[in-house]
Amino acid sequence: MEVIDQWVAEFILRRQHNPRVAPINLISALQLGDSSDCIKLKVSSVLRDISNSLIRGTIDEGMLDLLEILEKLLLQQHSLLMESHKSAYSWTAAECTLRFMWPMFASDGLFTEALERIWTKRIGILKESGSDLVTHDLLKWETDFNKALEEHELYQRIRETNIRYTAISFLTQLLKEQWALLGSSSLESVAQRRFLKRKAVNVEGDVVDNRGDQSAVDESTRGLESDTVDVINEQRGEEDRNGNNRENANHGEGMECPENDGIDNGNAADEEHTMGAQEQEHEPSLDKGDKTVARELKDYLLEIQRHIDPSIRRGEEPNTAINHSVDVTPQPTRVNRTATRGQDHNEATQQDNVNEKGSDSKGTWSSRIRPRLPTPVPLNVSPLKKGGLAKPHVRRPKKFWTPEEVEALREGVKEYGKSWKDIKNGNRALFSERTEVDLKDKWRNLVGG
DNA sequence: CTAGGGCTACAG
DNA sequence: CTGTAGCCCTAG
Repeated sequence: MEVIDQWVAEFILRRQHNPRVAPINLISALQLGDSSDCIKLKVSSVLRDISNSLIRGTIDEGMLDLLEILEKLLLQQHSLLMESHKSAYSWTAAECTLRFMWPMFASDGLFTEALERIWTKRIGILKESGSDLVTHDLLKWETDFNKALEEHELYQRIRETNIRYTAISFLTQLLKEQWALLGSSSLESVAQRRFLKRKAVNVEGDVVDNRGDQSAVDESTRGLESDTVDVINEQRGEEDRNGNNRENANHGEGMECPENDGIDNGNAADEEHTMGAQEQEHEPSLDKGDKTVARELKDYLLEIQRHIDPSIRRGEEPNTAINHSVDVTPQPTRVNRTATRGQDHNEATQQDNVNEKGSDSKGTWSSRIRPRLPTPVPLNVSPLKKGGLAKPHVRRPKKFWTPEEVEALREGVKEYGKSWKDIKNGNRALFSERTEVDLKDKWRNLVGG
């Protein structure tokens, strides 16, 4: 596949609003091969589809298809399946079934057909293939649903459960993590690289060598980060004004485009260090094309910037938000976010009211627990502990993550999942100065959570 | 050991 | 003042 095709496809896929192109269609039209780049593209397209679905508020069996496809792709990449992926699958499957439970009695509607179609057939196939998507949780759902056929009471309880919310949470989580793994797009990398080069030239007399003058490179990339990122943000700002419901995306949690927020901001930029630094050294092949594309990209972004009220930045946001918007879409992440900050009750309960009253948040039936929903009260160590023996405790000096480390971390997560210990052991040399906790912390801000 | 909240330094 | 990155602390 031509490089330029790939860039264009990637651009379209990563772009936030593109109502015209269904990613899956785009991908099949392009006839991608199985090279790692192509797989990445395919993954992007699936993620984009999932994201689009969420924006529309659609959680249907198409979503199950997407999750299954994603699993296959990840398998080709030899990546570990994320927990969020598995959970998203089982809760989505449950949600798909739930939607056929609107009649009061199991026998009245299409519930039995749905059971047959989703659980017996679809998931039956998964079982046969030994898919990792078949989890304990999933099986538990299966038995619950089957039991519900007989036991009216169980049927009622499931019927009134807010499965959708959990499904959305997991799907959002999955998107975040996967976008984080993908890192930044080629175009962005090119822009970064170009910027680096220019910076390097400007610096002239000074050392330009990457290794020798770490700070110079850091500086330039940093400048670039804010540069590009701001522009992107503002671009989004504009789209908002044009009548879209964004808003929550500002926080990096809107499901509509995790890659632009949580990731492209902090981490993509971060990773761009990688590409920038590495590719700068060796790879003149694309140079000419690079320059053209990079220039156009930059011009485009500047153009947008010019149209935009400088006051619109990512910092200020929520006010106009929630009003319309599709379905439940925006809420879950907000809840998560606030929950993690310790005060969540309003949000959480409000959420529950959204599409049902009876929701069984205690998970009394079948011990399934809603993930991190109503985070209990925070609180806290006794003040004694703290005040008592103020041992200053020397902090380790702050050490910024190098692009190599970030890349290695990404790879590590791909390979081992969130086993920070394994990841560290997998690359002792590189991570010699990092603890497992460091890895975990870094990943946390990579995914923007 | 991991997850998640908190703290500190720093940049805008 | 706010957001971010890195590091610390603690519960489970």
